[in-house]
Amino acid sequence: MTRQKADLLQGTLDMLILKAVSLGPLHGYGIIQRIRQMSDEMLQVEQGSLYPALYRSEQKGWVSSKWEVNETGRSAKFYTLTRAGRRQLEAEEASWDRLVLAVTKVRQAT
Amino acid sequence: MTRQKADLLQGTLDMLILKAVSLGPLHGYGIIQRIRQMSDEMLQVEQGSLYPALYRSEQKGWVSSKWEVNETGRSAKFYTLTRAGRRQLEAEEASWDRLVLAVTKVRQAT
DNA sequence: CCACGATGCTTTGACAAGCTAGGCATCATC
DNA sequence: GATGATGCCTAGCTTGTCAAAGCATCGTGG
Repeated sequence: MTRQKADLLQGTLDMLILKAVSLGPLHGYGIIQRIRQMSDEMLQVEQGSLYPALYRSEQKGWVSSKWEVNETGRSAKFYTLTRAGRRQLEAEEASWDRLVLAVTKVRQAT
Repeated sequence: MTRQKADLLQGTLDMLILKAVSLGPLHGYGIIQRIRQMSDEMLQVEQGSLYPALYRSEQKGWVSSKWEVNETGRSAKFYTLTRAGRRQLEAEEASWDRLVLAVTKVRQAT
């Protein structure tokens, strides 16, 4: 079955998460919404993708988490970008740019 | 172990292969070289990635293959883009463009 | 002549990462 | 009190790429 949906490409999710968190501490559910909004509804991250990715990011020291209370009074686990996370974000953005450039070159070739 | 290399993003290889073959029939080994050249040495497809991908592409009817002799007199399996393959290439390029646009939006968000 | 690198195809196994699909809890609203 | 939104988590599947190996042919340099 050929896939129709605009799935994420493997490897882009971490960058999106780090970018979302770079705008300020946020909890998982909010990260999904923020990415959706930032992308004009073009990107829909699934919970089953996000939470494992957040866990990995925390293991790698790119984000830190703390249980806090959001503006509506509910408990949620807020993630904050660390210094290493910011470096990682920059590295992933540079890597992304290189790939986009390379693919562009291939597509322009005659 | 964190990976350092600029690996391909999963999902881009098919597009690159179809694009390479769209410039004229070519055998596997040549596809690798053509992609490398077209990308200014930025993309290096591994044989262990290419041949399975070619097999899948043929199964899906995007390319057809025929054993022929190349310009140096050696036998090689030449792949040709089919009509369905050309449609697939266009679809993958459109999908790629959407993703790049979406990621750009996310990155521009403040 | 023969070792080696380049050309050329194939397969195996590992692994990463995203997805589906579920489960659970709280809260507001109808 | 049912339902949907918010919020977190996990298990298992699938896909695709990679590393590593094997095999064969050919040309070239020593």
